[in-house]
Amino acid sequence: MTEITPGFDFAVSIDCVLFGFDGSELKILLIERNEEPFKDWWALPGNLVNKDESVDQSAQRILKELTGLSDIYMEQYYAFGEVNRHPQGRVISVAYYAMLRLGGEKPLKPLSSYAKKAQWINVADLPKLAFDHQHILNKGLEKIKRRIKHLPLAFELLPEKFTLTQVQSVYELILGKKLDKRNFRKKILSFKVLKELEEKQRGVSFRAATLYKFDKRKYNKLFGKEISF
Amino acid sequence: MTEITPGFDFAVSIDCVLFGFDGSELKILLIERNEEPFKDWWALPGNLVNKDESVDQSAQRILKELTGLSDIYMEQYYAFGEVNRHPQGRVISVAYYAMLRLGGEKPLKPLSSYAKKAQWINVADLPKLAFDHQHILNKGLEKIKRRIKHLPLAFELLPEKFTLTQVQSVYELILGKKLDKRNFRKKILSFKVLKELEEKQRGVSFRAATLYKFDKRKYNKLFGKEISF
DNA sequence: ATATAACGTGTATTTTTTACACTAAGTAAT
DNA sequence: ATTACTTAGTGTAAAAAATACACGTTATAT
Repeated sequence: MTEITPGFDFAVSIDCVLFGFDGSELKILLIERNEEPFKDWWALPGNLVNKDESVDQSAQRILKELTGLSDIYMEQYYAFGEVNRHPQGRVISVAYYAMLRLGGEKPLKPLSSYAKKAQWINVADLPKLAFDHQHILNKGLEKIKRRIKHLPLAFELLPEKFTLTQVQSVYELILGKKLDKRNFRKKILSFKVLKELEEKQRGVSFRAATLYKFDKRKYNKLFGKEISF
Repeated sequence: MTEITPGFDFAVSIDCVLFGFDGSELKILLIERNEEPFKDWWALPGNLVNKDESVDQSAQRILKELTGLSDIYMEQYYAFGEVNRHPQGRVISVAYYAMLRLGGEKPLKPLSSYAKKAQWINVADLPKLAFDHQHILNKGLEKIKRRIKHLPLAFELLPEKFTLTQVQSVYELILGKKLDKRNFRKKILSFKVLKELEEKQRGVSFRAATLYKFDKRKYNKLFGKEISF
């Protein structure tokens, strides 16, 4: 495969679908473009892969450039390769998703010049997107729906300490449906990857819930086994 | 994302992991390379994506060029993008898998010049592969293991009419373990995608088994629901 | 007729999933 | 301090699914 000479005229880009959870809403990071094509449109954060970096490395770099975050677990989920997906040339885009906890503290840091701003936007309330980004995003959503059913991914969206009700909210938001509280707790606790803390929520109106921590050691053992929600 | 000018110096290739089942063994289609690099090595069939075709179209074209087959369900499963995966330039490879029934009749048709020959080789008995193809193949195998647990894909490997024992063999080969005959039959029949025929096997020593057909209509309805083996 | 080898079938047990509703605890207001 | 309010937290019974397990049946070959 791969004769040399011809064919070396494609570009490869990364697009990131960054899911964020602020404690109540599921959000996605979008940028507002400052350049043609699609100037002033919202788009997924992404950029071209450099010649001297792997696509995985590139995804990490781009994530960092756009959010200041590093060491986030990102997973590649699909390569988009329609002929006319980019109006200025043949660009294959490799899509990654990541899940992030959002806190007030998180500053949306260094925006490359091609973006006017970056913003976390509620999935329930998305604008029209540039390129085929709506399609890329839809496929990312499908993907995490499938994955969250089998692996307890939700914890990447949650703060270090969280309540079971918060975990359930994440599941309900991603799966798009209500779950039974007692059954959900039975199930999620049965995996034994949550450690109950002595601590309770503070500063809430009404009864404070017990806080839990995610036990990464046990989680890693679980990996490989598939589970169902 | 994607400034123009720089970056348009990548190539994109397709590599296909074609699983085949001849009634008893699980095989993979390999070619023997006739060109540098890796001249005389075995490799996955693949080729460069053309400028005027999508990666999906390209995968179909390449499959056809190498096997003469068309209208095969192929699924993209990963993009491989390490910097030095190809010694002659920066090539991103998008991998697809497909599952094919093998019969004596199947001629391994038109081999492009870059291949000395193409051959179905037992998965249990693979040679050393060119490039990162062993890695690509491993990931493909993992993928179908996971998928076959959730969807009755196995039928793509089987002839039009088949016995339940053959279906079970396919599952056992892919999953790499023995399954209980009665439980397997209970499960596979419970999906109601198999139609029992009046017909029995012919030309076998010993008792002939009942033949079944795959009901594609019902299968398509099932799609979307996930199931477990 | 007999031996052979694969076919085809059932049940009991355990595990998992589902459905379903109330009391307890803490906060806020009066 | 009483009351009203809101969320936390818990158990059980029924149904469904998964598992473990063994033998009589049938077509073929000799």
